[in-house]
Amino acid sequence: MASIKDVAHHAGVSVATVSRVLNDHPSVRADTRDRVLSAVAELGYRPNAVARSLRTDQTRTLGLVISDVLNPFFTELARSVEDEARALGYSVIIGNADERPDLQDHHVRSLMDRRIDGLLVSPTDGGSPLMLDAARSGTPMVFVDRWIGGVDVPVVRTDGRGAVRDLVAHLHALGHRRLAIISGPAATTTGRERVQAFRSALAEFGLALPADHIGQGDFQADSGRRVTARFLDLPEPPDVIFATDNLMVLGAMDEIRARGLRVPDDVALAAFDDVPWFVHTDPPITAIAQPTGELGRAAVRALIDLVEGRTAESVILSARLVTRRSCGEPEGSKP
Amino acid sequence: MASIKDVAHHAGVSVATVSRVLNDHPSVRADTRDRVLSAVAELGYRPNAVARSLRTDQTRTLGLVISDVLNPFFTELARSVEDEARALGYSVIIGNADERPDLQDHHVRSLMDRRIDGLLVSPTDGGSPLMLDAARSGTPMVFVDRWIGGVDVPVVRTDGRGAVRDLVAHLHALGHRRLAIISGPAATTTGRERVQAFRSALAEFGLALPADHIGQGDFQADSGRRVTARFLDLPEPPDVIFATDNLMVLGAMDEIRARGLRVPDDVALAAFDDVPWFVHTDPPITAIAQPTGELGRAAVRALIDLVEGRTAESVILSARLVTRRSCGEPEGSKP
DNA sequence: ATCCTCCGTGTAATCGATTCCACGAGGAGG
DNA sequence: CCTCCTCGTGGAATCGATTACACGGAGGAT
Repeated sequence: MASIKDVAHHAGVSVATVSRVLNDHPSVRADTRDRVLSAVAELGYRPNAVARSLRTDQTRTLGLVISDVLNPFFTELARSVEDEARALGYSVIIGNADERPDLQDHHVRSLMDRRIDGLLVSPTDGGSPLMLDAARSGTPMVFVDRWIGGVDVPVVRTDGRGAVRDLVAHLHALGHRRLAIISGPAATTTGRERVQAFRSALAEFGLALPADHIGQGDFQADSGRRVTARFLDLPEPPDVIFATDNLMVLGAMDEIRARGLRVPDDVALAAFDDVPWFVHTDPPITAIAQPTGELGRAAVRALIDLVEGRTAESVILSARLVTRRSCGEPEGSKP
Repeated sequence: MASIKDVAHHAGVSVATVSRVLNDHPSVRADTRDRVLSAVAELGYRPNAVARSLRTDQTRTLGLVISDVLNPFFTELARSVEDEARALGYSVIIGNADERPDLQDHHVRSLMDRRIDGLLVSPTDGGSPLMLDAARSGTPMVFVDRWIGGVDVPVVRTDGRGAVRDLVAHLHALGHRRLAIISGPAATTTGRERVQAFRSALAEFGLALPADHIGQGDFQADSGRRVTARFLDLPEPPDVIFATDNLMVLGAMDEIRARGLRVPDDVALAAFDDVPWFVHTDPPITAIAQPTGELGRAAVRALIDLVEGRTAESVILSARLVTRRSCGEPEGSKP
């Protein structure tokens, strides 16, 4: 692979001059520039990003650590992050933590070893020492979707309270009174927050959220199934199950079906996070949709602000309810 | 951020010695090693991967260029690739081409600029000059799932012919005779290959595949809908539509529904690629499942063989039919 | 004509690691 | 006691870029 020296030699100039034309520094004579450029073309030269990064101490690369690549919410997020970053001249390296704190740490470490310019994280847990260190050590960092308290890191996230309230209103209007929730891990902010929003919305309608109507899941389909089984075994099972992510609702659906029960006739179902194929399930699933693309783009902009020495603010977007047939009522929007 | 010099100074040794203990070179006295190690711990030192890569001319990083991150098949592939690579001590950088040749080139270029050790590609098109150059210039490279002809690059892929034949047999047994297919872009090998497999399976059953029963899609849901619309407008519409990927089948389903038709009673549906939520659609979709995880892992192993100077063989795995209810018949396997 | 300025370019230091080579100390062998 | 080898370590070159500084020549001002 040709290096800058080869180009310099080929063009009969010094490496400094080559570097100057490559970074279009003004003080290069036009004909010199042309000679260099044609040498570049002839040799198919491409600057070595590794060497350049070492020298300039910047990689023009962002790290993104997400909790689960298989979750469509995160892949949509990753996609929008990459799009926006590319538009702004940055690359992104994705690390998939698979909801495992140890893997999350592995990726954070490996990204920092690579000297990425900034880190976008959707933390799996409450914050490992490593993550806290990274945050405090001045690495530009922004949290997306989930976050960790006690550190001064901007957060770009969705406030689901309004939409959760709309959901509860919708369910209440449909006559449902015994509502249950499958929460995420207590260590995640979104896990706690969604339960809280649900509880206060219920309170608004004079409904309680008894302890046995809160099931602890882990954002994976299997846990949705397990929690649902427990709900259905209750002497008086709930008539609605609200899963706080798009994977757990699938597990819930499985379990309900496996028992020969029907959605929504026997148990209604709703989920946090809307994904394209909720339209195609039987029945289509009512969900709370986050503005995922905007979330990713805003996070990238905030992070790049930090990277380039500006300041960044937290951003809070809001979610909205998408009504389908999994909670009953034929009048709902088209499938 | 502490550098090797700081560590050396702190431990009272030279940088050469620090480097030796870090790469556990044998000739370092035990107490020296301890002193260095504690300096490392005390400073929280981590070697700069950029500098190391520049010197050693290897990044221990693999590039993966996939056609579409939003397609669950590719995200599962990406996940298994990352898992296997990590297990073997490599990182992976994913580039999403979004089925766009220009974006694909962008990523290939950017990955090569970063001097990744090897490239895993699932080509979007027939092979841009850049891709061909890369392949020929000696960059270790392996194709996954799709490939490009005319270059000497190992291919790790699935042979779907057996499964397609099983599918056709299944459909034939169910009494279907007018079968249609939604193909992928002609530029992709999987696009062409799947149509071919379908046609020869049909021939085996004495069935023809008329030109108006082959629709050209682009592996995106919308194209599935458009092609299906054309099929249904035919004077004698097909009674089965086989979509060659998991996104287009959704589009097909939408269009069928929008016309008030039912699956499988009016039109049966099947797809190439099985994804977790095919179980949850209405009705569950019969699909041809690729051993996606094994595909990714085999590809990584082949690539690393190349990277580390060994030779690599192409790998062909086989797909299998997963029967559900979208083609009719209640006797089918459990959902 | 002389001096100063500015322009275009080259030389060399630098980033943070790895690694070849040299060197001094100490032990073994004669 | 001298020589030679081995062991542990340090010095310095190197990877491929960027960039501060120096320098020669041309042109303008006086």
